[in-house]
Amino acid sequence: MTNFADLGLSQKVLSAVTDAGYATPTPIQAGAIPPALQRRDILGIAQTGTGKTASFVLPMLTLLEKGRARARMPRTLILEPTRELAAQVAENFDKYGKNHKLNIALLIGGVSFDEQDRKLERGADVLICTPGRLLDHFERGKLLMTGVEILVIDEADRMLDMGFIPDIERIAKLIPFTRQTLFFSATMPPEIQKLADRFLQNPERVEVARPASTANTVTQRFVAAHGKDYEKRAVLRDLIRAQGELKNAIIFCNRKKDVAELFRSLDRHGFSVGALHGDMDQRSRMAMLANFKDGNIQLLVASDVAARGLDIPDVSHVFNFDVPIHAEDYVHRIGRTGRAGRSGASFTIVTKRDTKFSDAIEKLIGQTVEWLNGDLSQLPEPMESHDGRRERGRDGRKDRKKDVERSGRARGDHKSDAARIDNVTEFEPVAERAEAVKPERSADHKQGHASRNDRLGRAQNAANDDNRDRRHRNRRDHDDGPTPVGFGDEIPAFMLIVGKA
DNA sequence: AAAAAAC
Repeated sequence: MTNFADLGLSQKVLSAVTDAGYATPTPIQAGAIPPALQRRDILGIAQTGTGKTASFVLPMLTLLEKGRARARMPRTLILEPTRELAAQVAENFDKYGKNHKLNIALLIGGVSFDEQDRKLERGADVLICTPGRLLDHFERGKLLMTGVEILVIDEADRMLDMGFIPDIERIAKLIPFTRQTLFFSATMPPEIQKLADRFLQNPERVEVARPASTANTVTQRFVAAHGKDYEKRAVLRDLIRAQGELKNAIIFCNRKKDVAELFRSLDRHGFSVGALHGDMDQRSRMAMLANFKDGNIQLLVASDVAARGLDIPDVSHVFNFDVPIHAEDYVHRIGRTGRAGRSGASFTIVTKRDTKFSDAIEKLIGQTVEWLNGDLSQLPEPMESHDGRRERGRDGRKDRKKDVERSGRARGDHKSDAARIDNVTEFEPVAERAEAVKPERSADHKQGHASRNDRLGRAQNAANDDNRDRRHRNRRDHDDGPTPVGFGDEIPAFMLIVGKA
């Protein structure tokens, strides 16, 4: 079996890899690192969880040891589809580049420009970007791409799904033809192949088996439920409580508004829960992810922003509150558990409306999924209205205000319930928990908080606003209560990357 | 039936 020491990596890189506790490269690493070090183009077919990130980070670090960055002329460029993935790659550079003195800049949306501008001005060895923010900087004349030696396009199939390809093409045109290109995709549909043909020159093709057959380590079950949301929520609560050892779980919803709604419901029911979706401000997103990784919250309700690529080791359970519309997303979602050979469990709540999609899932994964307590045809009729009404009283929208008061969450903080509940971005529960971990608050700390706010900018949720009805908007306009509490002393790792000089 | 990403 190959060893990291045989791949041609530099001593600095090898020692960081050893310190991180790795001795044997994964197949994608063993396959991609040697040709990458010889400046070959790479076509990598692999998804996260296969060690893909290190397969480009390690050779890049080695190659970057020669030469030095010039102002506004980055030497390498990595494109990622989501902000969280970009931040995750930046963390990898910190981990494996600890013996290097490289300037790494994370250029993502949702946070302030100042720090990013400063890093570009100083000269960055590595730029890790989401396409929109990179182009924004470019248009403002903050950088030149003519000095880029290595271009990494990660998660190309997802970039395609998300409509980023025109941006990617534009960016690629700004980079010299003599560059080295490392191109990664989990799947290779014809469009991606065409793209690869255009971007790559005589690439080394490295393909590793998709862990799409997660079936080996992940127990999958369908759970029949009636279609009303409150009924599904009751089924979900029963499921969660029925799990003997539930270390932590990601609960996926199809829509952002359902993420917010389910989060509120679970929170009211006393679960340790957070939420993650793309309309939340970036601070909350990062804090939420950090809190979940650190085990400060047990359940994470999420949209498909969390379905792919996010490396959260050791998730014990995945629940699909909604059946994903695209069967591929199912594979990605349940792939969040059962990682690195560990066992995991996944439960998908299926209603009559969803059978089309659950059938498609079985077809894609090539196996039938067992039903937990009988399939839809065995589902008992709902006990007509009085049962439903009782549920609604506890869980539905009607008695929301009473509910909030009863659960002791009305703390006289001048915020209207509606404003607080609807603005998922404020997340007081997490702030509370962060404080519970580190209760002490000093004047110094308050100052630190203000400057972090400054640096990262305030929540800007245009899309959220569009979706919100007027009633909520009006309510929110009066909402000038106290500034939401920050992270306590729990500064998410991602923020430290953004902020580090 | 959605989500993601620039301001």
